[in-house]
Amino acid sequence: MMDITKTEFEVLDALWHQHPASAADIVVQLNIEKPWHEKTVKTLLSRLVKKQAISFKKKQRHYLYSPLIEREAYRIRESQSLISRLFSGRITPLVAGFAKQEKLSTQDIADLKALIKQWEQDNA
Amino acid sequence: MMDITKTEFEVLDALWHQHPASAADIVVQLNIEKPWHEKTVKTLLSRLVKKQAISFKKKQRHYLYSPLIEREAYRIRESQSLISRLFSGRITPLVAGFAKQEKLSTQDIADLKALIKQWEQDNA
DNA sequence: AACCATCAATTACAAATGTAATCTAAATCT
DNA sequence: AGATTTAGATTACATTTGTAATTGATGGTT
Repeated sequence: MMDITKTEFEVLDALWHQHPASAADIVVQLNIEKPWHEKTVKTLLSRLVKKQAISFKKKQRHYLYSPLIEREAYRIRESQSLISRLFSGRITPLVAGFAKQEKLSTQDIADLKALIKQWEQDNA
Repeated sequence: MMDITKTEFEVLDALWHQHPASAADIVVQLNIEKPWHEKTVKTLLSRLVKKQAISFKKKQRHYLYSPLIEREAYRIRESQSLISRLFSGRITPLVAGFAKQEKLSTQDIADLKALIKQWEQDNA
């Protein structure tokens, strides 16, 4: 699977938020955050199509784009890649790092507990 | 802070394992995994120096390199970047993804529990 | 002292990336 | 219908990245 660059990712991410979407839709959505030229966004859309990360279908004169890579699949791929490169494949040290940085909220802790409980039920 | 590319990262990672280290040391260490030409590795070392990710001191005729970016700092930066880009800044969904993918071991669960207990003590 | 081996520095060069402008064909307006 | 606008396709071009080769300097060898 081809690499998706940082700028391409922003476009894909916009498509996850809203799809199918025309190039113009995406331009509008992205311009909330990024001052990207319309031509630039269109180039990125083309490159994503070539990389088979998104697809389009014609609607009259213009295209409607949709993601081919699902957000969840992408998340999993990227998380596992990061965790294997930086943490020898173990997730706990990552969470521990967050804890040490005071980045865990009460809500996070509650969520983690729920998650653990669920895991224990499933693996009983 | 400048971006560190994938190949540069491998060199930096080798330096985290062993430093200070000469270019030759790094070449040897990297060649366990990657069939990279010595010249290539030296280019990467130079680029990392220019990016201020590593430093060197002369020892006679050759250089001894050391990381300037610490592994822990890099881990934190990268983790937070991924979590903010992909998970709206919350770590639990990442862990939940692992759980769903059956990537959590009994050991991981035990570690997480310990971590939570520690957090609760610290935040009592 | 002259030569050779070995570093690091400099240069090379194709592919990928970021950032568009130009071209072309179809739709819309007058 | 002809002119104009507009969408996507094609082309552009500087920078970064991956992957080295060449050059120049320095220390060891004969």
